[in-house]
Amino acid sequence: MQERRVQILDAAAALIAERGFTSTSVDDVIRGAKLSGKSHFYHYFKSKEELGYEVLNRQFERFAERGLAILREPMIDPLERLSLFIDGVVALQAESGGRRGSPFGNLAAELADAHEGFRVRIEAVFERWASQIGSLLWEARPMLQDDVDAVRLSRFIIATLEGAVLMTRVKRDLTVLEGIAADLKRFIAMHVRDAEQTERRPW
Amino acid sequence: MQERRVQILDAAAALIAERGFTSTSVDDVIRGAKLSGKSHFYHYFKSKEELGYEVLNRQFERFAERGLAILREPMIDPLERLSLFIDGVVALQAESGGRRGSPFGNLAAELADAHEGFRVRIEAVFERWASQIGSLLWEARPMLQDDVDAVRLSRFIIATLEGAVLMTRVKRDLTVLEGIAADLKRFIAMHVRDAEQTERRPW
DNA sequence: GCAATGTAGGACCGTACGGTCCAACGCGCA
DNA sequence: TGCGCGTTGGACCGTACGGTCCTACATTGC
Repeated sequence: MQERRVQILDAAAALIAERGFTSTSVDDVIRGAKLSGKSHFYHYFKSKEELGYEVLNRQFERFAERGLAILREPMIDPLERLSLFIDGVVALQAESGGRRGSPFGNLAAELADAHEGFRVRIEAVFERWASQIGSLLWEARPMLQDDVDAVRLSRFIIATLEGAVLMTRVKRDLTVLEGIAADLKRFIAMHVRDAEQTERRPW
Repeated sequence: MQERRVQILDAAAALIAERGFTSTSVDDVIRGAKLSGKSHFYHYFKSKEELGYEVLNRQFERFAERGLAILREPMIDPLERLSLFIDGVVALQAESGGRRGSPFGNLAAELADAHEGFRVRIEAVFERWASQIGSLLWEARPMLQDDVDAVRLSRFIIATLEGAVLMTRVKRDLTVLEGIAADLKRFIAMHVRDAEQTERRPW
């Protein structure tokens, strides 16, 4: 019953990550999920659009579990967690050999202008992501300079990571992402107190 | 003669920037360029794909003239030029009200995985862009710290800008881009000699 | 005057898309 | 045995796509 839904969602997620939403046809999903026919698919989802929304939600939940979770580890120093999180993004990208980009960034670029329904949902995803980093930064504020704007820094981190993943995908070269991730850490380090000392230390 | 080609290319560029390459049909382009019929279009371009390649090239040439040109102004201090360039990217994005993203980033996200022909051309675009910034950085090396890696810093700048434009498009909020652009300048300032003094100065 | 070239208009083709409809099947339940 | 119902297979629909082909007309240069 629900099993089949999950099967469809997984197949769709893989296809959408690979070729985008528009270029993934319902028939492709049906083949990928080994369904019998179209009515079988439409028995579980009322439209392709709705499938896309659910896939996006599931992708974020997976990302929240696998990537974002480290941000909340209570036993690790907050800034250390942030560094580990960035490493995690690099590792996640390495899994696909630098080919697949961020599922959110991909959908954003593809559909932000064309499809308002997706746009608001993707916006919500980035919002939740940013608020996770934001609250970590808030937690780390004793270690940060007084004038650090947590919201703004969160956005910078996300934008840079998304951009880096995109560049990596275009160049098919993971070292691009690794370099940018390292620089991003240095930028974050720039915001901790006593920047003169910590700036160049590999925290 | 060539006039019509230009007409078609302009119409196609506008449509592709707005809805992406895949979602722009040849018929849309024909309507946009006010052509009589399909054969008229195929008289000038042998395929939609080839049209896409030419549009991409033209977009980069326009960007080289309007955006990248400032990087080569000989009468301005190199780092000042870089700052002006970043302002230019923000201004360019402001023209479309933060809606349209980077034409390269959009195509990259849409086609990098699916279409190798586009991927290599987009890669070349970013390569040329990066080399422009790289040579500016090389020119500015007396003012920079010794260990600055020009190639790497160029990539960071481009990735961050592309990511910022994408986020801006998703959020429909130009202030996102403005904030990230300002932070990016601070990151660059971090690489100039005597960073303690210049770091927080709005150069 | 004639040929070549660009402009125009439209019929047409095969394919693929998202989505609908319906007939047949399997299975628990009485 | 017969009934109800969720599941399955697939034919089908209207539309749109990229692309081809053919005809006709206007312009230009020889």
